[in-house]
Amino acid sequence: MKIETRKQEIVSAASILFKEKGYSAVTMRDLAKAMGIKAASLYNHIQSKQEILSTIIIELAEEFTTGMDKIATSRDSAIQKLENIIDLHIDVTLRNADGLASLNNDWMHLEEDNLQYFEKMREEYEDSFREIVRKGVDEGEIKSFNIEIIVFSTLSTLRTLYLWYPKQKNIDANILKHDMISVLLKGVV
Amino acid sequence: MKIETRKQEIVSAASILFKEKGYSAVTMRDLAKAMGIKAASLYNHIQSKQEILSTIIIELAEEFTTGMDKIATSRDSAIQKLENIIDLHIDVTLRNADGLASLNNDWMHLEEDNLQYFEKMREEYEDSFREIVRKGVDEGEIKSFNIEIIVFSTLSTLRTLYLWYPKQKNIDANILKHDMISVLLKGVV
DNA sequence: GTCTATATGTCGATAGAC
DNA sequence: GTCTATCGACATATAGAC
Repeated sequence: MKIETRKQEIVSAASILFKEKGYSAVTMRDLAKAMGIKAASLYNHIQSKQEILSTIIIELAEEFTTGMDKIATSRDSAIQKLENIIDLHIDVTLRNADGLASLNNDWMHLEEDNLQYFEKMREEYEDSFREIVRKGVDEGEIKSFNIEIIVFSTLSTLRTLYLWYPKQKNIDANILKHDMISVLLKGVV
Repeated sequence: MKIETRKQEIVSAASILFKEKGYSAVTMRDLAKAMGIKAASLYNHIQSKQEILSTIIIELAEEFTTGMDKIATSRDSAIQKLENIIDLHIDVTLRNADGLASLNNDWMHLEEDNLQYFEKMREEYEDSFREIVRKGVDEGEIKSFNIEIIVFSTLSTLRTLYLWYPKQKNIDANILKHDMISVLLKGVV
């Protein structure tokens, strides 16, 4: 039973609307209507529409950055690290599938500092991912397919989980993790 | 050396802008500027902003529908059919990567008839894909992982090719096809 | 914390001259 | 085929009452 501040309620409602129509197509009147209040009232809790977007995206991006740092700096094998990355994406998706829509599709509407900050985090995330695969290939753990293709195909699937998982009614998180690891990794190992 | 009508030029320019910012965030003034004319002049060639979007999306969706129909009704094995689907996505991506951004991210801004038509085509496409995998599993060609996960992970990768391929400077289309088939299918076969 | 009223700007689209 | 001028609707955001 989580107690949300009014701002958190707004951000949650906005995440759902942004997922359905995208940031630009959602108006403050749409959002207010979803909250059962008038648009002007939103501004007692948030400073701007832009602040809602950056709250959603930056928080999620930092979550991925923190998670990847832990995984990348561990002494695990490359395969174990890839399994941990899959775990990370599934965990975040279970917790905030709606917000991930904005992270994936509306990041370009961030402004100035937040946009740069986001792009830096995304780049470093992909670099860490690539480095894990490269090392795995070097040490013979992973088949030497084109590294970029392995990184791309794995990441594109993990990034799209937010669209797919909510539609799967009866699938246990642990079974999902297990099957996901099988499908994504058994091809390259 | 392809000769484009003025409408085709507008649709091409719009595809690029829609890919960068999404349909809702691109204004007719943005589009006109990219064409080197004034916004009002666009309306001598197109009826509305909405018409541009539906031209982009419906054409691509019909291409996928036609391609999938040929693949699904052939006498090929399940594996051969999956390889043909990968081919189809790569071919379309090479020809119109920009338009695929709208297909993937802006379809919900289609109106009425076109929205229903699109959703019907997408549903049938996914059903055909699922049926091919199901039959492959039944006949022992494909490992019996969760069918939904196989369909989802494969399709999410193929649908994201439009983002990734243009960034790969020196990759031959045939090599891409070969590696893509390896990475996507060797895990499930 | 929510409201009404409104400021200020931009949107898609049209009319009519050249 | 492109332009200038403009319309009416709607966008984000603010001011100030309750």
